Amino acid sequence: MAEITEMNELQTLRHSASHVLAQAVKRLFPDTKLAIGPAIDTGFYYDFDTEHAFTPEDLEALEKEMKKIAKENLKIERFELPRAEALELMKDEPYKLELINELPEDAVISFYKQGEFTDLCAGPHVNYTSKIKAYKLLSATGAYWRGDEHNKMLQRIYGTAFMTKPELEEHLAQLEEAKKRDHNKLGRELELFTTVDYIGQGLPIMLPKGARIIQLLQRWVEDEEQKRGWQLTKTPFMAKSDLYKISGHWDHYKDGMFVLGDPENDKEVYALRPMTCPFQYQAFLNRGRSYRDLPMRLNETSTLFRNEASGEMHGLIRVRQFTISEGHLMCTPEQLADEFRGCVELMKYMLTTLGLYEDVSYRFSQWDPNDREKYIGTPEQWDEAQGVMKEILDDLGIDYKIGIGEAAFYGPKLDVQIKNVHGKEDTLITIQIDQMLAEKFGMEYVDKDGTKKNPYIIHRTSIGCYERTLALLIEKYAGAFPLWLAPVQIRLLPIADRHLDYMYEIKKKLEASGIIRVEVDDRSEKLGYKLREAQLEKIPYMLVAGDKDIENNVISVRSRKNGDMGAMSIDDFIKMAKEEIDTKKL
RNA sequence: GCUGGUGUAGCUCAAUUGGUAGAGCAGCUGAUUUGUAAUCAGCAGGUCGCGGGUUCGAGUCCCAUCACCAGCUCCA
Repeated sequence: MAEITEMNELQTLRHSASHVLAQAVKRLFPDTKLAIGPAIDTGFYYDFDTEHAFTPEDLEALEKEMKKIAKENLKIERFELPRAEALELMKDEPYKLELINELPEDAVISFYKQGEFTDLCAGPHVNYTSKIKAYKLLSATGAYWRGDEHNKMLQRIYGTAFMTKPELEEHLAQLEEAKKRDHNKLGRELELFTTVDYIGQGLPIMLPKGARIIQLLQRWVEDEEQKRGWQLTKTPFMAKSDLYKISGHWDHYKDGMFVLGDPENDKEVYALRPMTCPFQYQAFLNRGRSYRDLPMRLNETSTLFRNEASGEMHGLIRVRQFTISEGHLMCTPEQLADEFRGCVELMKYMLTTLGLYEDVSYRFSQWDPNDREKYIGTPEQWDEAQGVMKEILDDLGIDYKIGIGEAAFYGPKLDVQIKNVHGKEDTLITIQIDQMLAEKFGMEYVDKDGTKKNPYIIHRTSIGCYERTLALLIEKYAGAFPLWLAPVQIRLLPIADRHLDYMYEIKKKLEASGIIRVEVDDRSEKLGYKLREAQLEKIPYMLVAGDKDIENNVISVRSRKNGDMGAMSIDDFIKMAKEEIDTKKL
């Protein structure tokens, strides 16, 4: 209870801080019209309509003005007005008028007033502006009125506020720390990937170390899927528009596709694939199917192309070409629940092994019945698919939140969500139920009773797309990957040149044992044994050898995790390391 | 796509009011042989994101464009 009260107090304080910000904006930029200014998880924001775009200098000036308002110690008072008077009071604030007009007939219309500033607001608020003392304005950016891109873009100012200054300082320090883990910076520094301006947006180059990690993940995923009864397919990266017309992509997803050719004039137009579904279905359609063929589990390490809008790309998290562990599972209605559970278990196993499972949350993504344009199928079909999925999710005891309008155009999804270092949430993994595309593609099986039926299809990924998963792994481990994934597992450091030969021998022994991502530092004497911190921190093991070690036929082991582990024989080290690799220890 | 910001050596950053690009680290060469963040000396490294324009003269001003970053919208 105490925690909840504390949270509410903080939310109240932040909400009040947004009002103080709005008051400061009104003082310095009187022509500004007010939109809304709520508290959020990490602070608060306020949206303003003004021709003036706020600069970093403006933010400083506004902070000063906020300080002044706090000093004035204005009393924050609530009052209520009948609708007509409320509209009169807000007659110069078009956004507030819009909000008032949308309130239900019997709604109480309340305002909060502090000094010369009054805002339409349900509250609650702190009682005096002097309570707002630990705050910081963080950024100014654009945001659409009511989050709709068809509306006017307003100027949003983000800030944060805390009860005390030390708490604020700590939060700001955390933000700085988070930036150091940012995969987009760290991944480039560690030479995992890079981008090139003349290749284009959202088309990263995986450098040897990054490619290595993805290769390791991919081999692991494909093997694990095979163990669980999935069969690998390899299907084309592109197809004629005919295919996408059957699947519905041409009507519902064309803006997101790279189309090769001119649909107006060319006889035949191709498009790069944005999803694998319609390709992989052809494996099912290859011949007639009976219930004996089901469940049919098809997986593919599938490279996809999506023509994302230019402002959407972000490091490895949002790209235009990516490779996903994609799969489609055809089954009977009776098999659906068990097969869905199998997909969930595979996903859980993957994320648990990677250490990411503790960071994810579930979203049950449903269609938006008010936005029929976006979806194929009838309301009855959607009700059925979502009903089936809900039953399965509840039966599995999955704790989800519902996302209206987040479904795929052909069916509902269980999305596994994760936040990046900036707190922004993305879908890492998705498992979907689809009963519409089977019909569109004429996918049928002969059941026991001799009748033809459409199978249920589960679309799923097991580890997500490799680029995005790598991004989250970089941030999770701050670039210090577990031994089994580390692009450089072991670095060998001779004390002096005369110890180099010994090191190359050690390297051969390691390689013979299957530990192959090993580097000999043949310049350690030039570096004066002083290696960059980045190397020391990111590489799981450093093996050092000098005269004494060679004499005793041992190596001195320094572990990233356990520090100095003393001297041991190379065989003992190999045994220890292999155990760590084989168990995929985190 | 929209709002704002940023592009100078591999990295971090300099360059007066427009006057022809500089430092540290990294790299290379040599010396040093030292148990883990900084040994010494020397060398090399840049069409100042790309393209126009203004000007006697542009890294500095203007236009356009590409990329990167934060946010909005969209999405795996």
